[in-house]
Amino acid sequence: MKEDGIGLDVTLEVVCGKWKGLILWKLIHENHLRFNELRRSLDGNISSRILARELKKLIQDGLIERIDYETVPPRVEYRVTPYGRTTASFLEKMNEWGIHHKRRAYQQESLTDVSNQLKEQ
Amino acid sequence: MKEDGIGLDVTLEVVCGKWKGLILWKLIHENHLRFNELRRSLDGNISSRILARELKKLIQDGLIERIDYETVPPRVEYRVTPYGRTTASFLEKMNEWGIHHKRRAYQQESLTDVSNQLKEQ
DNA sequence: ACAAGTACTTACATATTTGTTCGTGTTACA
DNA sequence: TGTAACACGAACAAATATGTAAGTACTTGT
Repeated sequence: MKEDGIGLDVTLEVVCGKWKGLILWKLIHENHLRFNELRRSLDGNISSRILARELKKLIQDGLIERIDYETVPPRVEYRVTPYGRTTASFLEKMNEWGIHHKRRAYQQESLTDVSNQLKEQ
Repeated sequence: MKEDGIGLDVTLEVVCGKWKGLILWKLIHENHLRFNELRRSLDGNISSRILARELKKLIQDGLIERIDYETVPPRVEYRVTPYGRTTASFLEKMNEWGIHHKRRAYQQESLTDVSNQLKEQ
């Protein structure tokens, strides 16, 4: 009971930011993707520079791996490692919660819209 | 199968950053804390400015609430809302994973330490 | 009388993250 | 012949996150 927060901080480091969690999620669900495939599949269009950097971090943490077919023109694939796949344990839960939260936020919004309309009269 | 990433992004927004997840975690496990109590209980000593701002965001999302006793000197308590408590579903998993990841990272480190020592000879 | 604590806020400074643009050498396709 | 795709990397700019120092008006304890 006294030392209960010791794990959360590193998980936040690994998965946080605007993209890393989403990249991981994509790769878990698609198995293997090429650089630009991955890029296009992420909403909001991540820039190539950012994607390259985030991929490096994930590789360093051992969550994904880079497979270079050494052809010309280049062909490189990214896929989750078995270890990386263990992150699904919390990513799934985060995704579920997010869906509920979105729904909830939407309802709140409609409520305040109504009350604002009432005020304006 | 086609629309599978729709929840994760908002969860990342809500919980990400260096502190919000940890604050939530603390309040879930301690029930209620005063401003400076909470501040001191977070490792690395968060500044009061940052803490105040993060608390506001969490309140806006409906995850925690602020109880002002309106005394002088001031006494204010923060606690999770029932809704905020639902985040425990993924926070617990994230914490577990983090603990494993720390242990793993430590082992990797010892391995590279050894190989570096071998190289240096 | 004086220091310390309460829950912050304001002004300012720095650090980190994220983005934009341009470029590489080669090949496939129109 | 020209264009697009490939997987990035470098230089630079903007946005966001985080931190530091000081101050508020009041009370409690020494």
